[in-house]
Amino acid sequence: MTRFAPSPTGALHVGGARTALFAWAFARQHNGQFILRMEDTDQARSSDQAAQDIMRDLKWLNLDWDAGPTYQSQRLDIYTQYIKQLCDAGLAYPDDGAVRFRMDKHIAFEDAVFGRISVEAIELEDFVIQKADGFPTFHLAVIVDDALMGVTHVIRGQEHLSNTAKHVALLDALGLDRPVYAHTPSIMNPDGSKMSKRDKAKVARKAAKEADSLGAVKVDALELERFLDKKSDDMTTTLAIAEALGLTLPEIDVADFRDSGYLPQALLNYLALLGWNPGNNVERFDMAFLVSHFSLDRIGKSNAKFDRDKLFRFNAQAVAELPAETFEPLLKEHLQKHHTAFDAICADESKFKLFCQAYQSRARTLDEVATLGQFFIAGDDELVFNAKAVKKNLLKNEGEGLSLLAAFADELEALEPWSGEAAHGLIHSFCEKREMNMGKIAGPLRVALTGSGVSPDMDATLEILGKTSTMARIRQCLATVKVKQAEV
RNA sequence: GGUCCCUUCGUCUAGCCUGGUCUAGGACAUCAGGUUUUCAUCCUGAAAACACGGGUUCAAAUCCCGUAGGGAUCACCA
Repeated sequence: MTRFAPSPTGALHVGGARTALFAWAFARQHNGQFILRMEDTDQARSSDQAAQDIMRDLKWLNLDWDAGPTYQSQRLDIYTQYIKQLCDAGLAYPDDGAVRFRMDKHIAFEDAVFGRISVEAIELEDFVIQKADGFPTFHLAVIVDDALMGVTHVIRGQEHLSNTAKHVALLDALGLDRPVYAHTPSIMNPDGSKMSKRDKAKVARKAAKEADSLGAVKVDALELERFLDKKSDDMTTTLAIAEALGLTLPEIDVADFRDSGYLPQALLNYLALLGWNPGNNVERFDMAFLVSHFSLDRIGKSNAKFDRDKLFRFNAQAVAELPAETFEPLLKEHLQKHHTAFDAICADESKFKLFCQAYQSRARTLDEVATLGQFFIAGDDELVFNAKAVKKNLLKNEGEGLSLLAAFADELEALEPWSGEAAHGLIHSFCEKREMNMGKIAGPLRVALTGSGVSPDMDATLEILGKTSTMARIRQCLATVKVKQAEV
């Protein structure tokens, strides 16, 4: 029996997700139960919205729980009983409305990851187990719940390693069994700082301070000032600044990765590998593999830096491995949610199919498709021709590319019916006649249609773009570049 | 600062427990080449690490001690 016990004070971030993943995998491996518990004993900071969001994200990751969610705020009477028991036994005492537990023993415990940990009693002061508002503290609630719910293995973040001495002392005082503890190392930023939701605020603050004007930021001036003075890391302010300045915030929360077009299986695979590995050089695996191979003693002891490049790679491969019939609806959903400018392409079934084929191996995330495919949805007269690409593909060798493009345009104009296949045939024969390779015409064409030297395969590009747009762009290009050529 | 913990390529790590098979393996990133109508994919190859100093031993990445660096915690937050 394992559990994931987040405090619903914010979104589920990757560190929490990894903890949940390990606890989930361990339970599944042993045919045990994985339970979800909301540790909402902080009345001021907990919110139902956060609890809902955490569950939504766990579901997205396919980390299904067998019991819960239970809310600690609804179990107050239970904690009160145990607190009373400790007081009656003289092991705890009132202090200014709160209740403190006496820490007077040397504590040692075994951690499944870190080994034997021992702490001298003098290092720990008597600590609060019940706050003045009547709520138990985390320390009391967590051990009571774990014991009562039958949790056998507590898998949680390393920041709790030092707290564990307190937990063990409480457990012993109440005569409750100790679970097996396994603490996972932290996930850090590349610069070594701890990866946290505050990183978003940091980025926003830095950008805001460098910005010329903050007039566009729709936030109360006083709050904005507090934010800039580092007196607040408010998320609403962070988001408002990001929006006003067109800022891209670092992905920290599971939801951020979803919105950026990462696949849950890739994120999970990467997260699992951050601090754990099967020991046989296998890195790409699915959750079935993790469930069968997972073990606590293969969790590393040192903190790990979150490597976005590697995650990118994992995600790119996960995207590429998707069957087309899975990728298509997934991409469509993402574009419809985040990039409505692609609605027209999404609506045309056959074009969208080609579009998907074109980008499945090219985009590392679903979101990148929108960036890479931007030229498809640009207005025919809005293309900006990249000077370098124009020079290389059109102007070089006394405008060879330009003349070829003009000649090819005439043949293309006559192409009927319009299709990628037909266009491919045309390109082929056009090149054969001139005894040249296909790059000679594909290059100039590419510049005319995209403004740059990069596009998916020419035939797919032509079909998705359609005859009208294609011809309009070629004409536009010929006209624009000829002017430029005359100037030179 | 006290206490607890950690330290292998730039990064994630295998190896460490049970010293020799480690001229330290894999992955991401980087660089070079190949395939390709561009890009991406794909394929091949290269460069790249045992934090430092002592000790134990015939032999140390592996065991012991110390130093340095990093992290966590020391809340009526979890």
